[in-house]
Amino acid sequence: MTDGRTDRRPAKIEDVAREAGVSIMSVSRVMRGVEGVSAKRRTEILAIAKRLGYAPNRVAGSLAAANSTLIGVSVPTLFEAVFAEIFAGMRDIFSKAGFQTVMDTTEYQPDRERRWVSRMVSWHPAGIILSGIDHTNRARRQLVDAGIPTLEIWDHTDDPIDLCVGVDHFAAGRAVGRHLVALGYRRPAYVGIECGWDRRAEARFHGFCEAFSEKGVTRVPDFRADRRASFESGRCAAERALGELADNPDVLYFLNDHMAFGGLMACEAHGLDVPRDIGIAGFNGLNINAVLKKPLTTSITPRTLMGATGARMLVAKILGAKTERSICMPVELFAGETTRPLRASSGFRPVLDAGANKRG
Amino acid sequence: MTDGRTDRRPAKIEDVAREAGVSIMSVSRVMRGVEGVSAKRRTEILAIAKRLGYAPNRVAGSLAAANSTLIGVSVPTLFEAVFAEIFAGMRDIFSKAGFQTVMDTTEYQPDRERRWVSRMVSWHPAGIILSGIDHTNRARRQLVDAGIPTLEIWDHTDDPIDLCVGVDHFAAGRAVGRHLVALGYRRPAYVGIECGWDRRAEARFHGFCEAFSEKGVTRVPDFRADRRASFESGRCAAERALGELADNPDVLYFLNDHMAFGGLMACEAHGLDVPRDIGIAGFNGLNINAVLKKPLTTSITPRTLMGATGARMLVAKILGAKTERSICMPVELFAGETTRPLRASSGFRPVLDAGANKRG
DNA sequence: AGTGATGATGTTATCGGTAACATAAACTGG
DNA sequence: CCAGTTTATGTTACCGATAACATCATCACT
Repeated sequence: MTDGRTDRRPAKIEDVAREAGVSIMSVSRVMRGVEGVSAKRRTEILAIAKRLGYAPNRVAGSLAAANSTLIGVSVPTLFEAVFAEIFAGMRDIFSKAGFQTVMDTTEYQPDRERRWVSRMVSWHPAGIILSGIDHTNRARRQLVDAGIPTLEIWDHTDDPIDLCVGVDHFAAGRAVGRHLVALGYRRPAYVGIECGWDRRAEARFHGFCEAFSEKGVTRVPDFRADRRASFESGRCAAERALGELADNPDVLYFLNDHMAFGGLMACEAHGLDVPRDIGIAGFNGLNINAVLKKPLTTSITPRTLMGATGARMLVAKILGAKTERSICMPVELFAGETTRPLRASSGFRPVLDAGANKRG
Repeated sequence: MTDGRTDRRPAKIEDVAREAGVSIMSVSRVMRGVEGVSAKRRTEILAIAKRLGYAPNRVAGSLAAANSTLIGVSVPTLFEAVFAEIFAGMRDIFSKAGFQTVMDTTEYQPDRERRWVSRMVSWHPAGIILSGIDHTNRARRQLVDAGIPTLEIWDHTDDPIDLCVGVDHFAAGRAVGRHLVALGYRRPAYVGIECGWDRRAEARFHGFCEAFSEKGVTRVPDFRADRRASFESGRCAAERALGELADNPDVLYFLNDHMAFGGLMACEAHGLDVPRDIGIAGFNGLNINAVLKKPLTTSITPRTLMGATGARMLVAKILGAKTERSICMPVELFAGETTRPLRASSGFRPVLDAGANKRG
């Protein structure tokens, strides 16, 4: 590379301007694709910029223009495919709109989220995305004060910090509960992770309980293993559920499909036939379902669509366009083969669109 | 909040300095935790900063100090748990060292990676992480020119752009092949995704073939479905493998454990008993193995450790400390129950540490 | 040719900090 | 008690760009 420079310092706008014999403003205009430079100059400048390997310094640019193309994204974990899928949905939109995503995980710890928000805000990003609707007050206030467009995703509330798109987890859990009630189950148990780690899961559990209490089943025993929802923790907790319960449950509702699959393995290891001896239901419509002989009964959430929708809303807000403030997306109940089939006599049909029927 | 400000503009360093009756340098020092401010002043300034909700502008700070706490991370996809786990391993180290990660996915498209590098470089990040060792020349050159510490992760080479930590995929595939050879398999087939999407997987396939060619098996038929390695694509491709092959394979080597599990389901659906009628091997040591009645034969890769190690190397390099340039990590062969058990007579033991024995 | 509109180009101030140097204040020891 | 040092604080220049405004050339039209 004999480009005339002797030093290894990366080229800056001034170098390009000097080389081209123009002012730095012309270079700036060309690099940003702004009008007001003759076609001849433009090509000259572009050629020189390329030759010098000039890349505009976005840090300086952002400071001067008081704008940014950074979008901060906070997710609890990437081990749940849910968030990977939501992220995939967003990524596409953002990338097309010219934004970059700065991502980090909080491991379900509110305080970690708070500190992340703090650090993030100081980068003056164009927007911020948080998972769920439970945040520390300090994080909330900081975002509002800084005036940064904020999207809350995955959970749903009518009163978001700014924008929100998600599903109603309480209603989703209740829909599953009602479905199981309709199938005749009366001795349910819930299998999840330790309390306090996943508020959405707890909301589903409560919705689930409500459905059964409507039928007079007032207590739903719950079993918890670990902090992380995995195949393995599902198996462990399910084993405990099968061993400990005096009157055996007739159906297990799991925090998600990962745990449900682990639980399914546990049941089979116990010599139980699913769904003859016990029913199993999960959550999320994990793609493992596509290959199982007996697909899991589960709730299908629109993860990718949710990510894309949220991203569109946020971009609209950033660009000053009008957009909806809060969207509650439907959850589709999938009646798999890990719960007993519908009795022919009953007129019951699976409850679709759990989200449409809001709690409260 | 009656903090004396009437406007909604976020506080800047000048506001704090004025309010405290000191110069902005004192505030700057306090906020950065630099020495040279009396304890009394320090507490005063911190109190005022807190009251005004002052958060230093990192964009301005980075520009002035010509440093950054941003680390760019590029992964092909988040749908493979591999990258989520590598990322988790890194995240921890970076977060402790005070760096933020800017992540994006390339969908296995080199050109997308190139454009991402371009955009990223203009943020002058402290470091950059790329997945794999195959990159466009332009991306390579740009990183070298900009002098940004770069880590290549997951694949391994002795001649990295800058730093590298990964596993030897060729050797890993060969180790599996030799293991299967030792178990007496002679009619192998490979099941993966379309060529050109995952170079690491192809390297494993070639290593696998080499192992069999050592035993005179010169052709290993391969079956490919889809661009994405999923449970479902594994099932589809395996079905094709079972249906199309004139002389049926006695063992199937899958691109990863996801596909292997899908394949296992396909085999069972075909009425085949695994491992009696056919063997199955995967790659990665996915955690589904912990709950399966017959755990998959697979290769366990140290994903989290790899992420952490890579992050440490990169941090060291950024801080100017000495660090190894390239690390090849071991892959552990796991002899599961989806391949036939070892014949008692043979003195064979599973081949460990596939990575130690480098190709070429 | 004169005049206002239009488009191309340059000048100046500024974005919000930090580095390096300068200066004032406090301390130390003989 | 004063030079010599250390510690605290302030001043100035600059990081690499952009916004807003100023200037100059060009052009159409009367």
